[in-house]
Amino acid sequence: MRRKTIKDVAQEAGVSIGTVSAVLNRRDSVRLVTRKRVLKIMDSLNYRPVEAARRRLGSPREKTLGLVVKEIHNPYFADIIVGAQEEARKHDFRLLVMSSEQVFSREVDAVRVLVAKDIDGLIINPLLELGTLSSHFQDLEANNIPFVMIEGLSGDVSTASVVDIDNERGAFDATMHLLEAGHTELVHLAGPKYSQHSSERSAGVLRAAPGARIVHAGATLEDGFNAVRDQLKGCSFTALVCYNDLVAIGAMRQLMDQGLLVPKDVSIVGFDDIDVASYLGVPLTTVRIPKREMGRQAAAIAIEQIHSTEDSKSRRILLDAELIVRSSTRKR
Amino acid sequence: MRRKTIKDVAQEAGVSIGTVSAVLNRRDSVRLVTRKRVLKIMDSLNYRPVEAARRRLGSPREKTLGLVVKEIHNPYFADIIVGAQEEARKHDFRLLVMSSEQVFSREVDAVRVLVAKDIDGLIINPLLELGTLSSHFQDLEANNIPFVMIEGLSGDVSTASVVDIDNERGAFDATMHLLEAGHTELVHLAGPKYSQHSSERSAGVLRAAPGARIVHAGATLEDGFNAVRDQLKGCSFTALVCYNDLVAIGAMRQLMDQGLLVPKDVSIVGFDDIDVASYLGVPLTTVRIPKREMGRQAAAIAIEQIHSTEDSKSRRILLDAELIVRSSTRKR
DNA sequence: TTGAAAGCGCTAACAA
DNA sequence: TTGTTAGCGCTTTCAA
Repeated sequence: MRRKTIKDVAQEAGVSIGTVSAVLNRRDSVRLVTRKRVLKIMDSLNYRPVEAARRRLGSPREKTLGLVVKEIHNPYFADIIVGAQEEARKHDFRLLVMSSEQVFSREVDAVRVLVAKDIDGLIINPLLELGTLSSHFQDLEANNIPFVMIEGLSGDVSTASVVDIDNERGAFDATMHLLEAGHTELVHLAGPKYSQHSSERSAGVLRAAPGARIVHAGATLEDGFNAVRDQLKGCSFTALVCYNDLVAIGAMRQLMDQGLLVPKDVSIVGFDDIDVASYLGVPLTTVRIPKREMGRQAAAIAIEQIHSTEDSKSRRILLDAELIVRSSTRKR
Repeated sequence: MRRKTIKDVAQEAGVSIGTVSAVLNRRDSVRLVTRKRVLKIMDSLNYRPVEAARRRLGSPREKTLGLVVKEIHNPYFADIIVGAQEEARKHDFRLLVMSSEQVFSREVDAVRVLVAKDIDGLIINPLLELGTLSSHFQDLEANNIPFVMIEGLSGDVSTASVVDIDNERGAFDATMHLLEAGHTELVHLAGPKYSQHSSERSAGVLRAAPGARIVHAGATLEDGFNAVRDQLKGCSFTALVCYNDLVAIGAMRQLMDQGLLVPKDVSIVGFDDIDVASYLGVPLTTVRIPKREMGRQAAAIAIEQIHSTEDSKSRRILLDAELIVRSSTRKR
C-alpha cells in the first residue's frame, strides 16, 4: 500500500494541499473547523509527512556523522562512541550509531542505511572480511563521503583513513612482562577469528613467547570463562595473556571456581583497560588502549575531510597502547 | 556557500544533468572520456548527492527505529539496545542510536535530528524534566510518529506508551533481604537526581527501612567509590543498598581499600544485574532487570503502532525485577 | 482564509 | 551516447 501523501489528505478533506501544508506547519491562517477536519483526516489516514520533502531539498541540514561498531555490547566500544561524540559535538555534528553485531551483511546494510540518511561522514570499525575491499566502501568513495576506519583491515589497499593502536606491541609488552616475572608456562586466550585486532595481538604474544600455547576463546566474559573450563582442563600453566579484559575477567572467575588464586597460582593480563578493570577484587593488569582518544581522533579526521575542499589525503594514526601493571600478575 | 548540485557538475563538465546522473548511478551508457571528466569535476567540486533526492521522494525506504538513551556508557543501556535491535531486525527495521549524555537539550536535539532523518518510530529513555510535557514529544505526536518510553516520566500526562520495571518493588525486596539478614545499619547509595528510576528505588528502600540513611552517590563506578570514601567516612553501617551495580562495584572497591571485607564486614546489594556482576571476585547480590526484554518489548510496541492503522491506544508494560542473591550479602 | 503553481535535487523515460 | 522533461512530496510565494 502506497504511503499516504499530502494529496491524499487534501482530497479526503476536500481542501488543497496548500491548506494541509499550513496545518502541518501550525500556521494560524487556517480556520479552526478546517484545521480540525484536516487533522482528523491525517489521523485516520495515519498520515506521516516525508521529512525529506519538508526541508526544501538541498537546504542546509544538521551535519551528521555515522558510526558503525562491531558490537554495541562491549565497554570498549562505549568509550570509542563517547570520544567520537564529544569531538563531533565540538564541531556541531550529530552522531548516529549503528551496530553490525559481528555480522558482515549487517555492516554493509548499516552503511547503506546511513548513507541513505544522508550522513556527511562515517566512522567504522569494520569486520575483517578476507578478499576484496568490499563494495560498501567503494560506494562511500563514489559518493564523496569521507570515512575513517577504527582498526585497519589487513589487506587494506584502500585510501581510507585509519585510527588504530599498536596491538602487536601492546601484546608483546604484556607477554614480556610475564616472561620477565619468570613465567614459562604461558597460555594465550585469543580473540575472535576474523578480527584484525585479535590476530595482531596473537602475533605480539608469539613474538615475545614463540612457544606460548594458543587457545581460541573469543571476546566476552563467557568466552573467557568457558575457554578455561573446557580447553584448559587439566592443562598446566602459570600465566594467561588474554585477548581483552572481558575474557580475562571470565577466565579469572573460572580459575577461582577451580580453587586457583590470582595472582598466586596464575597471573593474568587483559587488554583494553575497560573501566571496571581497576575496580575488581583483584585489579587487573592490562594493556590500556586510549579508547576515547581513538573515537575523538576518528571523528576529527572525518570532520576535517568533510570540510576540506581539496582531495584530502588519507591519514593513518597509530596510537600507543600502554601496559598498566596492577595486581593480577606477579613474580613466579 | 550553497551545496553543490548535479547542475553545478553538469555545467562545469559541459554536459547535461542526465549524463551526470548516469555517471552517478554507474550506468554504462556513458562514454569513458565523458565519465572521467564528470568524475573529475565531481571530485574537484567536492560534490555529494543529496540522498533524499535520489530515492524518488516517498518511495519505500528502509524502515527505521530511533533509540535515544541517556548515556551510552553504561552496560545497562547496552543490553536495552541489543534487545531493541534484535526485535527490530525481526521485523526488518533498522535501529539508529543516539545518546543524550544526560543533557536535556541534547535529548531534544536528538529527537529532532532523528525525525529529520525520517525514522518511523522512536524509543526513548527520557531525562526527567519537571514541568510541562516537553514539546519534542508533542512534535512526535503531531507527525504521527509512534514513540515508546523506557522509564516513564513521573508527571506523565501524555498518551505515550511506556515499558518499565517495578523499581520500587525491586528496591523494596533488596532492602528486605538485608533486613531479614539482620542488618540494622543500612545506607542507601542513591542515584542521580532527576532520574525517575533513582527516586523510585529510593522510595522502595525507604518503604522497607524508613530509617535508612540516604546518600546521593550517582550512577558510575567512580560515584560509588567516592561516595563511600567521602560521604561515609567514619560512619558506621553494615549494609549498602546501591542505586545500580556500577555504584555497588565502586563502593565495594573502596571498602576493600579501607580493609573492610564484603560480605563479612559489609553486605552490598546492587541493581540491574549487569553481565559482570556475576563474574566479580565476590559475585554481587543484585536486583535483575530484564534489560533485553525491555528493549525488545519497546521495539515491539513501536513497530506494532507503526503498522496498526487505527489510532492504537498506548500501552504500559511493567516488567518484574527479581532479586538475585549471590555472595555479597550475608546474615549478620 | 484558501487555492494554484513554481521549484527543491534527483531519477527515469524518452527523444534526439 | 547524450539531452530533455516530467515528476517524487512538500513548502512557499502570490493570487483569488
